[in-house]
Amino acid sequence: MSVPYNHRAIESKWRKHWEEHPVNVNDGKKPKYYCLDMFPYPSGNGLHVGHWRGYVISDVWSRYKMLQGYYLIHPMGWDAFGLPAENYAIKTGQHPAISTKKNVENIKRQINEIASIYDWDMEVNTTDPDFYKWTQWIFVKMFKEGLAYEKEFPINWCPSCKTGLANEEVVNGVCERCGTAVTKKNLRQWMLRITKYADRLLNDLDKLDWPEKVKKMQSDWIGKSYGAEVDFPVEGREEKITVYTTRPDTLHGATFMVLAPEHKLAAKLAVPETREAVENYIFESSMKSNVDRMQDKEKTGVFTGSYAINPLNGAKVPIWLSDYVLADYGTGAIMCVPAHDDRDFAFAKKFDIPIIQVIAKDGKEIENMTEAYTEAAGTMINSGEWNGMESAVLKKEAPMMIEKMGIGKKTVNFKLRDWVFSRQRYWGEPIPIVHCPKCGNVPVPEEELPLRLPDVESYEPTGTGESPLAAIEDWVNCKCPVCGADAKRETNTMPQWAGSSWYFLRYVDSHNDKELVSKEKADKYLPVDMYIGGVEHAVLHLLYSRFYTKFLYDIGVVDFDEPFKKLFNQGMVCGRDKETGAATKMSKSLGNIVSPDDIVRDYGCDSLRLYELFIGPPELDSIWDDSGIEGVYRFLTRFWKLVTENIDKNVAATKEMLKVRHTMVHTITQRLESFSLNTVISGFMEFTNKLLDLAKREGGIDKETLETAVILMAPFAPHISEELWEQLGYETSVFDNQWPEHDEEAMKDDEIQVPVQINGKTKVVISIPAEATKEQALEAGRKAIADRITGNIVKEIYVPKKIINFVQK
RNA sequence: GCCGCUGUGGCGGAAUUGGCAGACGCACUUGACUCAAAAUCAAGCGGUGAACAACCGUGCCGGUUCGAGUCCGGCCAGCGGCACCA
Repeated sequence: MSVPYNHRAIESKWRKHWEEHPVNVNDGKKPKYYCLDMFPYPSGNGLHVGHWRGYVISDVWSRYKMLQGYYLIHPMGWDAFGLPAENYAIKTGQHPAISTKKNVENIKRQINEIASIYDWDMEVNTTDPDFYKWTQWIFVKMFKEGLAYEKEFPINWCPSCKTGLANEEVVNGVCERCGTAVTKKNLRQWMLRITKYADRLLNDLDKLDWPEKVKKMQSDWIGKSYGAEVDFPVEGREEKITVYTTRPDTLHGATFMVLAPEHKLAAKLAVPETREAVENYIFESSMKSNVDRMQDKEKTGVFTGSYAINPLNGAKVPIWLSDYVLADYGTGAIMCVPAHDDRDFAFAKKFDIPIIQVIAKDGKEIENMTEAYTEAAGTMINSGEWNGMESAVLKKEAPMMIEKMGIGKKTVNFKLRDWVFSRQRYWGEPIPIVHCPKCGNVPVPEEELPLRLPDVESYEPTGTGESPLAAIEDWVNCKCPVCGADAKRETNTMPQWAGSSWYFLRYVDSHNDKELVSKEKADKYLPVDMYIGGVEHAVLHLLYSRFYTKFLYDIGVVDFDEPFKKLFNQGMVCGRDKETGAATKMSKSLGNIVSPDDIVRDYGCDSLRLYELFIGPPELDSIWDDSGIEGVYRFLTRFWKLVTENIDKNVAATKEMLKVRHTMVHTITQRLESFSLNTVISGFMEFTNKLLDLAKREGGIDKETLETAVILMAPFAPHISEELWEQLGYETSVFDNQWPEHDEEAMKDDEIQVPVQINGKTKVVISIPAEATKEQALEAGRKAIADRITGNIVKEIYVPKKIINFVQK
């Protein structure tokens, strides 16, 4: 009698064994495969079953690649700068480095329990000076290339985190991290010129094997649009106002013009009668937060008293100010065509401005317009020499025509803004810049990097726009690296995204103190083949990383310009709300966190791994349900029995066993390749049941079929597979095998099951020879349903190996 | 408001190019084993029905087809992204 499945003994045995005998070895000959997880923030709460999902998926994929003969690069590290550690420091007075170190140890222990084959020699930590030396180095390079620059302007400011934020960090007008409404604050900022890469960031999306959803989010975020800039002279003044429009075809319909309140001409356009109203409006707008601006559905505005001249037809149009026009997009001024734009229509209605239709809808002019006609479809009307043209054609040609007429030019615009890169907080990389009264901004010389983050007495953010570093006088005061004069250090720090924008490059050469990554290792091991993580970084980390990689490509550090060839977003694991039953994000405050530790103890890591996959499609969110784990545990027990009880039976493979074996290889491989990991597990369950059944009938299962099943199982449940492999009589690791291949011939059946239908409804399922001709199949079908035919057969259909259908009248 | 995704039993979810809807698992019911329970094994498990007959059934309405969860048109609901980007 065989021994029962004892997950605890088996798992601790093999975990120890693998530590001493690593299964992933680089013999220098194998091709590489780089499978990367988004590295975690080492939170004090540790990991819950939701984090595990991504790690299990990547581990399974990694082990599969290993079995396919690749040398696997599968590293892990820590994105350890950031607010939680700093907030914890503020509360307890403990240095963030200390709490971070403790958290890293705990999470590392948890990660080791899923038996992940991370290569800990490659480990990186963004807060390690040997790492952030290179984060700073990249910044210095960007500065030298003119990509990092200083600017003072009203930025997004989180009053709770007391720091400035990038556009990407503002979600629905609130801080991405803490949910506080974001306000505007005029601050001197370091910026990264990501907009210079807008076109490449957009175009190169085509090369990526990424989920369409993420690509779309990025391309929407970059927001490229084609149109024209048109110059409107101001009546009675020297100045002209340039507007940006994507609808130059509607130029004849422009009945007014709106400037953002921040536009440089806004105040100047006021006349004595309007001066007070205009100044009030500009002041009120400046006080509004993002949220206020967004929530005001009702349009507001003020007439300046000035008029502009439509350069195309000489029409005199009033110039208004309104905060629905954004100062930092296009030119900060628009021409308004109320007949063909929803916002302009609403504004015109409210302030009683004329509406001129210039595109005929369904061939005619609309009387008493109640809404704007925004499509570029129809014939031009009321448009002088453009009358009769097709709007769709004109929309494309107008920019060139306008350029020829000398009243404007063809142009493109992007929604993407430059990246606000400085933070007024302590726990981040110091920006390596010295402000010299004579030389201006001077980068810290590369050989002096890293510029270490000094210890500070108070971590508390000041809220004044200054970083806590500004209080450390002997750090702030320094000599200019160029002229030696007394100078001051930049005291802002970098955002958390700085380290994560390039960390994946460092893993493959993490101990190199001469270069960010050696040319040799970069060529050999980069870029990342498969990147696995949550979708929440679609326009943050993933966009920033692409930008950094392109920059490093441009300065010759790496010779590829996209970091992640393939991307997979795993869904969240949610808890269930006890009252409503609805899926809710696992969080400490809701008290619905499921810790993997208890489950590993009671059912084992292999069971948890399988359950994480079995719970649902990996790309979708799923709800954690404790009772389901029993099912996979029972399955593993059956699988254990199947192998252990049949090892010594010495049965020869029957045709049926061969068929199951090869179908199993085929099915599992195909489902794994298409990332349908939940159905891989259900497939294993089915094949195991089939084999158990077969073993009962035939008195055993041939050894090669058992071995094949164990190898297939290895990426999913490594411990039990390794143990069974040993029991099968091998001294080598199960991971020393090659992934099995299937044989089409062996999968073929002599007889096949075919449903027979009448009028598309299945009446009976019959068995016919696989090679039956159409006539033979139909004949068999006719016989099978003869007694159910009540009318005339008007049509007979046989789709080979699929279906027989008789159409009866 | 615009864009995208998703709607299948009590629950999680299966279903190549249109071809037996509900695989696999959870929960539940019954039986075997047991003094009893647990574990295990066997059977059942969308609805109406006595039925292994028949009919109905993949969010709703309509269409294409011999045949629709799958394709097309029109809605509804939920989730996600963007949010005055001219």
